[in-house]
Amino acid sequence: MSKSRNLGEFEILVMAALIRLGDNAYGVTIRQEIENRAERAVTVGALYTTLARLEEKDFVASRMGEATPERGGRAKRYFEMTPKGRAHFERSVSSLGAMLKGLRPWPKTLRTSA
Amino acid sequence: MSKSRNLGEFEILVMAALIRLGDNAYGVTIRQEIENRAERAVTVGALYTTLARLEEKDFVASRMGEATPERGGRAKRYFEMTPKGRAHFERSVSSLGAMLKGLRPWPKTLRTSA
DNA sequence: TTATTTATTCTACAATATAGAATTAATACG
DNA sequence: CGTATTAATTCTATATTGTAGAATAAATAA
Repeated sequence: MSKSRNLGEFEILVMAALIRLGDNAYGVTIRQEIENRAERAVTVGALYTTLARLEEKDFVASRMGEATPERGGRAKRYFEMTPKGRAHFERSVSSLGAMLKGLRPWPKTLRTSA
Repeated sequence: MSKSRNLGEFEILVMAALIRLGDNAYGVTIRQEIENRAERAVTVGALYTTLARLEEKDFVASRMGEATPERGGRAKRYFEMTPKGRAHFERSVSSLGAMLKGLRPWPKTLRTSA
């Protein structure tokens, strides 16, 4: 049992993707979500390694998808955040938000909402 | 010359502190700014190590402060972001912002502005 | 049983994060 | 001058996170 630390930058992106994807979050969709939204390259190794570590820390949980996906290919492993994971996620995001709040000049894409 | 990667989570907090502090950014004030705003512990070693790495990457620049600080103690080393550092900072923050934008439920402290 | 498709797992190495003791440098004062 | 006090930085070591891409696995189709 390792000491609980803050989430890393990539871990935050992955956790955010889990929330966005809901019950459709598995390796391929998580990767697409981050590449498309964050406009940032994500290698498969980086993603699965990070997901495995988050699961070890009990920040996410996974379940294997149903068989017979109608078109070949290995079964999907779906991921979701645990309550513990969400608590850490919100703490990390709060810290970032507090430090970034009100900074100008600022890229428009950063503003989270009205 | 190492390959340019994304900023780490702590690096982002430090860079944000630099912007917030303007020309009064040095070790002690940077540390206070992060501890107070982000509500997150920061050890001196962690901070200076990170600042040194950011400087190696030419993301920040430093200069020694004037002598005679009127009340003893070693000279301060002031830090500021370089244009290169700012570009990387904005890219990292954009990625985070894009992934976090619109997520609910959300801690109130995250909303950056109106 | 072989090919095709889809997805995950494995292995290794690089960079960032973290801690706190040690050190340095300036002023104050007998 | 020499020593104490104060303020700040530097040093050293280890743990965790980030990154890559080849290898493997598992399902369907022919």
